[in-house]
Amino acid sequence: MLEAPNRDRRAERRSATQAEILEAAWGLCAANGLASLSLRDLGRQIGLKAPSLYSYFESKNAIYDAMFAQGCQQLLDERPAQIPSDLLAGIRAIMRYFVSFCVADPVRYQLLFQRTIPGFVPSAETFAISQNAMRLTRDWFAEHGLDRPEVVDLFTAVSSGIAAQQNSNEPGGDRWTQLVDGAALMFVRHITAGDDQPASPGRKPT
Amino acid sequence: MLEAPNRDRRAERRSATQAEILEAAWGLCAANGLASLSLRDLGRQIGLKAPSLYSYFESKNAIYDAMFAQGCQQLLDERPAQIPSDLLAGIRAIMRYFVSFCVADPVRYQLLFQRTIPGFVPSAETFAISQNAMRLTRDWFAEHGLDRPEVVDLFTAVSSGIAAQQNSNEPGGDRWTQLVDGAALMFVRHITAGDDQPASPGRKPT
DNA sequence: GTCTATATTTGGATAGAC
DNA sequence: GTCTATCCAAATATAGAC
Repeated sequence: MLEAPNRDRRAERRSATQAEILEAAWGLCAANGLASLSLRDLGRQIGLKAPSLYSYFESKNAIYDAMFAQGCQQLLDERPAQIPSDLLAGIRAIMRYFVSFCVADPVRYQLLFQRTIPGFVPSAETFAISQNAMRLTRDWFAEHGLDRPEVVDLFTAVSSGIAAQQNSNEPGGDRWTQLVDGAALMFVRHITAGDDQPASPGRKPT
Repeated sequence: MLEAPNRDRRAERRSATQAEILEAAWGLCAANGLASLSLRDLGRQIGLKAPSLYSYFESKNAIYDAMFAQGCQQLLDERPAQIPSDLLAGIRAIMRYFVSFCVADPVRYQLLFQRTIPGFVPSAETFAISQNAMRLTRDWFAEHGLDRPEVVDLFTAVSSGIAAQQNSNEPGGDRWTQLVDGAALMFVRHITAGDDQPASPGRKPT
């Protein structure tokens, strides 16, 4: 009588290999650029021939898609457990986290936020994960009475602007990341100030 | 006796063709993505075979380089003739110009500011042009007593952040670009405020 | 200057043996 | 599941005729 296995060792091994492929892919992209990933190189890294990769991913774009999903999941999983409820402290914590996440891995930043790969579009399932991450930020803002979308949009612009400048002009450095606390202060002052106060000369009385 | 031509018609024609090539290249990149430019396609656009392009540019990267130089030159040439000397109005004018420049052509933005093309690095001559553009901004800031580099860095982060978000998430739209005036106000208030005023709890008395 | 022909490399992807 | 062998397409770039 055949023993029914209580664990599916085959499935375990399979997903372990998938994870290994993705890890090697991140490494190659970090070394050669996101767009230069090739299946030949990727297979060689882990001791497989290129065609064997098709047992684990149905195409090269499926690999990018899995990487995208992994990146989004990391953004969700590694976020601070507690965000201070004080507005300034909270904004600063969120901005610090987001910027450090982005500069920790420029290739991941490029894949997730710059959308620069020729034919790649994230699948619907993957995109849903990224939407989850965005919603958490939006929810935190809403809980603090900041439900106007422009406020969140300005926040993401400032945060990703710092990260983008850092990654483009001085990857690995801190010339821009050190500006985070000041930027958070600037942002909080702005959104708590009497709106459109001195909108300057040339303002239309519309 | 041979007439010496007072104009070099040959050189004129040559640079006209070079310009035509570059214009076609911008068009193809806009259509298919910056990284997907191919010499076959490019030649076909203007009625040449691919090898003929080598009479005008010595390599594909030389074409990217010329495009890069063109983009930088446009940033210089199309800048507003007069920047208001009032701080807020001036900052707003510069930010408006920069953001509108970036979103007017996402591919140009990608080439100039994101550095995402696999093997491409701008040549020294081309890079010098881009440095000129940056210096004008730095000079304007300095003339207004803002010589601390962090101030300029924060400005470029905010400006390019708005542009980047617009181009990545809603190319052609105005969801982020409409935030420019508010962002300029935010920035000016920040740099004119008593520095590090309420740097919040957790501040070290160093 | 432009062409044809070609070298050379590389890529993603599939078929079929084992 | 992995391999070899191969397909097919595309790329940059060069050589040499015209």
